[in-house]
Amino acid sequence: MDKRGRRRTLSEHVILDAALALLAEGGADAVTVRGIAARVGVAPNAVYTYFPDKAAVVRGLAEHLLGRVNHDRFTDPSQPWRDRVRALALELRAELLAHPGSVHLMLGHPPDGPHTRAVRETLLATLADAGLGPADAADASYLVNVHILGSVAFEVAAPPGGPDVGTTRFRWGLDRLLDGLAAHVATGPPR
Amino acid sequence: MDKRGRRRTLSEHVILDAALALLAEGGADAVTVRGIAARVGVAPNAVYTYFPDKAAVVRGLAEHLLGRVNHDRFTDPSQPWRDRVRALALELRAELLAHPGSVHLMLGHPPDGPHTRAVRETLLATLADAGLGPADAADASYLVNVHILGSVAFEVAAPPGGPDVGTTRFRWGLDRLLDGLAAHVATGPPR
DNA sequence: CCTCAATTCTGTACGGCGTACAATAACTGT
DNA sequence: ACAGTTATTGTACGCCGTACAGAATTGAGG
Repeated sequence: MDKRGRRRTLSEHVILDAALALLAEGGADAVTVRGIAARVGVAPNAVYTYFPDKAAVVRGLAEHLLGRVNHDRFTDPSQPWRDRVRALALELRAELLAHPGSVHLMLGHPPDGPHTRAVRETLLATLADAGLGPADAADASYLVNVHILGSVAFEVAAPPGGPDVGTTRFRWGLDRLLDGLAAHVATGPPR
Repeated sequence: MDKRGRRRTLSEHVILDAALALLAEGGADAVTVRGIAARVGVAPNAVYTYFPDKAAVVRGLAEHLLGRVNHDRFTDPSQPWRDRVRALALELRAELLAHPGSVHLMLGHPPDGPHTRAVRETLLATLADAGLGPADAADASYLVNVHILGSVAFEVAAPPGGPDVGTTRFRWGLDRLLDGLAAHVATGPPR
């Protein structure tokens, strides 16, 4: 393996870290190739050594965020499936909400890296534990994801009045949704 | 009222029409002030006579789209509330889906014009008919809106495999959700 | 009719964006 | 010492939103 060539001053990691910092400071619009480069003290196009284009950076950023949730906490089968889904949904929401603008990034460029898939599979497995068949579990997982991303998108776009009314609404909707899923399990697959 | 000044070659309406055409042709990224101006044969900054900035144009565009749904069709009290909510949700989804990119516009700049409010109030009234109290109806309306916008956003970002699997998933999720709402009505407000 | 104020649109310009292309600099194995 | 390899830079292009000043065109009042 050749180790020739100029010494690296950059890496995927520091680029994503800079992008994350910009996201935290100035929202989605602040995540810019030139901004990232400036923050790490490098020429703008140096970024293109590590990512083919900006969309790839953004996808990597979304992956980076998703990597922060510890899904092992939600796979404990001794806990009721409802509690596990609720906990996972709340955690994901919190993570997204902690970085305003990340939702638009994820909605604009849906990530599909290992972390993304891991989260999806955790959710899928939990719903299977609930008694849903594979097809229903897939639909249910989609439904929960839609609720999480949709809620956060709504919330950052138009922050509701009170301080925690966003959380309240999220929980309320999630509970109705889980009620519907539970009823579906009890009834069995549509006849 | 003074009617002096150069004759108008522009209007809010033709600007929004041009924006809509661009949205249909090239997605959200194609909606650009310069593109609109070029399409109507005018200098880019002429647009700023009618809108203070691009965000206002985009908000107007979202309003324009929402104005296309005829909510009177969904207020017929002889129909079951579930059917009415379903029909409204499907109609809104279809309208958004017909203009790829409109979701990101609405998610980025939430509109709040008369049409937007009208839709929201129709939905609210229908949910009140279902037997939900004012607070619950508001939460439920929020929930349904989240499901519609979230679903469409997901769908345009990552088109599912089959041709109508998007519609199927949307309906499936909506039905679980309505099940949950119906159960909440039967149970009564949380004790 | 003629002037003038009002209004719309144009000309021009600035700074910022993503990114393509060629040149350079810094390293390593021979 | 040299050649090969690679990360980074320099420069440039075409796009974007939009600010500012001025030209064009009109209706109203004398």
